[in-house]
Amino acid sequence: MSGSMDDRKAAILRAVVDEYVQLAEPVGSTHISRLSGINVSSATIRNEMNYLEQEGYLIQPHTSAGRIPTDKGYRYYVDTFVKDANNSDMPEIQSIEEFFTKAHGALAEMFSDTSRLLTNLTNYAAVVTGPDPETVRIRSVQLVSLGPKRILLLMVDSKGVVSKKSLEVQQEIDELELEKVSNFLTRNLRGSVVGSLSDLPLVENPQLDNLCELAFSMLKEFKSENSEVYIEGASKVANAFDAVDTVRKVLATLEQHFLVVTLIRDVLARGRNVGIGTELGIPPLAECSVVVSPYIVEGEQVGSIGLVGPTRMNYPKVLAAVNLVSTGLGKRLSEGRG
Amino acid sequence: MSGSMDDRKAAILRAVVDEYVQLAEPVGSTHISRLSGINVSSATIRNEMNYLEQEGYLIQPHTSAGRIPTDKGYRYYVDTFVKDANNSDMPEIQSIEEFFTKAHGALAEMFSDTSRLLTNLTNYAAVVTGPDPETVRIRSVQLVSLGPKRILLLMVDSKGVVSKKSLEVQQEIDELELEKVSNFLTRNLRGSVVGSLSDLPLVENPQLDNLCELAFSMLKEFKSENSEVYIEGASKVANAFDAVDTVRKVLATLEQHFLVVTLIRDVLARGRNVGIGTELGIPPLAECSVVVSPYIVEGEQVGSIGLVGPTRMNYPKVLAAVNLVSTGLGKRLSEGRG
DNA sequence: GTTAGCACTCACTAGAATAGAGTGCTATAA
DNA sequence: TTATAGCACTCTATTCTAGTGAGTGCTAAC
Repeated sequence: MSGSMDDRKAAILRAVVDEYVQLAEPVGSTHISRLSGINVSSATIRNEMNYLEQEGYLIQPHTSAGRIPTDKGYRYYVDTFVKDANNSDMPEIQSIEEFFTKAHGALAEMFSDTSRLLTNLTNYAAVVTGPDPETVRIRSVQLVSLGPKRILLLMVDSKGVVSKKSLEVQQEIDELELEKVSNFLTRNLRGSVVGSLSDLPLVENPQLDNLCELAFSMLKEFKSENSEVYIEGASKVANAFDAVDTVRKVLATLEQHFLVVTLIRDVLARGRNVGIGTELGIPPLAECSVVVSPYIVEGEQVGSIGLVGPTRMNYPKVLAAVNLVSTGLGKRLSEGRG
Repeated sequence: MSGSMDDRKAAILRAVVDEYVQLAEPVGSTHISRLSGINVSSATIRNEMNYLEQEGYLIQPHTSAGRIPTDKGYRYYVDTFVKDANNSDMPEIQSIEEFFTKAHGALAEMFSDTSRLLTNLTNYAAVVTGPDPETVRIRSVQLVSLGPKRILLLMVDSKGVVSKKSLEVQQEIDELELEKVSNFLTRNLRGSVVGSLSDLPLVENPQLDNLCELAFSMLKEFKSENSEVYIEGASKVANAFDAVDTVRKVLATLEQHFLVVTLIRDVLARGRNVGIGTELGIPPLAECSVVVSPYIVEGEQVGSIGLVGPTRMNYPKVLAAVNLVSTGLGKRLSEGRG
């Protein structure tokens, strides 16, 4: 029981994680000793496991059971053994590339299809977040009449995402005037970052002041609304856990899209690609891990994709999948055949 | 054991359903006999239950257990006792009305908020389908430049829903030309039903033929895409069943939005508001019932709302909730303060 | 037609015995 | 000093056996 983590201890920890992920049962010392690559007796492994348990990397469900990894154990495993994603862990690499060469359609479909791709690859719930409003610029503003005093405000941004909001005005406004205001707003706001609209540009026609101002204040609201999320494969959490109670908690959490977005941002903000169990700071997700990766379009980070599964997941494979899909999506959107 | 369904048998069937819905356990003859309203001995009830079982309205999980309703039993119950929804079954009626007076925002939000309202009222999964493309008319068509050869096609329909699709063209087209085509298409197609676009209107400028034709064919595709679905509260099916396997099947089905829309349409097409278990014709939903109601805007049916829960649900309450929410939504959209 | 009485069925529960996996410790071997 | 074989010990999971009780169907009496 030497006093620090050495290569052999790490190898044993790694083996425990690998076996537990595969078998879903506590793994014992004899099981490990029979694996190729580790050539010491089960007794020796027991000693090392004892250390690993004392240090909090492993835990025993009960006295006479094998060990399972703790969150700390998974963390060590991920940091040490899957630091750089390896595409050989993802045999479906061709089908991923094929997906992105064939993909077409509007951006929203693109995102939800990507989310579906990821959930199919991994069998866990997948998340794709749309463009972050902080990085998005206005491309066009349109006002469309919906009725006598109702107007629909449309904004198309630099990523091709359309935001809309309908609004009501005091007095009737004819199509021609709407067109004028549309053109005016488009001309003046084109290129502005949605997230940081502050000063109203000069108005040319005082008669349309009100409408212009109204539309402008509405545009500012898009800032907060704009973070779209595409979650697919939520049903798969029912496969990942056998406690129906856990399933319920996780599903309920996934339905709170805002929470999920925040979660993903937090993981990335900590400079990580993986968040494990209690690290996430969300009690209902204590048994879940999250794997995330931003995707980059034309050099700038636009959004991110993520995956939510049980802590007991195949990290090498999932990390490879998430990385492949995020770079695929980034490239695809950069080409922009959309 | 008289040979046909009489009032007493029906009353017993009703009691069995009511009690089973509440207790989630097979109900026995003694239990029923102790209920107020039925003043016969348990032996008599046993005789009647025997008949009800022979006729397929009830079933015994095993020999020495009470009875639970079959799908046929629920069907009789619904047709006979909850034919007309009664608002007294839905005490939250005020909060529903309040919701619709306060509701605001874009149509998409309106639908998803409505879906969330319904799921909160009933604790089951709620579905709201957007306007049916068959009844929707074009209000405006816009082409917006997204890049040198990429164009975004926007269509606003009579319900204020925006459909979009990006497309690629052979040669660069400047903003002025786009505006021309936009105006041309809007002028000529305004009022057309999206679901039945067939003949391309006359083109004024042969130079823009291609773009016009392309845009027109894209518009036709909106027909099939256009049925938006808003499903909320899917996580609640994890509460409704305790077999994790059932949860999995139901969730996976709910994720196939197309299937859900078809399901709702089918129930309505049969002239019903309720579809029960195997009636639905979808094996994974064999233990589910669906309660639906169309909502009507300015006199015409626009879409429908629905609810998916276990066959063992409180039909009076759920029917009341669905009806209240659908009329509320219809009224709200008719006022159209959107 | 209704009901009391009764024998019967069968899921569910508790308790006891058993088997087996896995551990920690100790003494020995390298 | 380090690794290993051996062994006693612990504790879950399984299997078995009653035993309990809810609920039924049937029959005979009202």
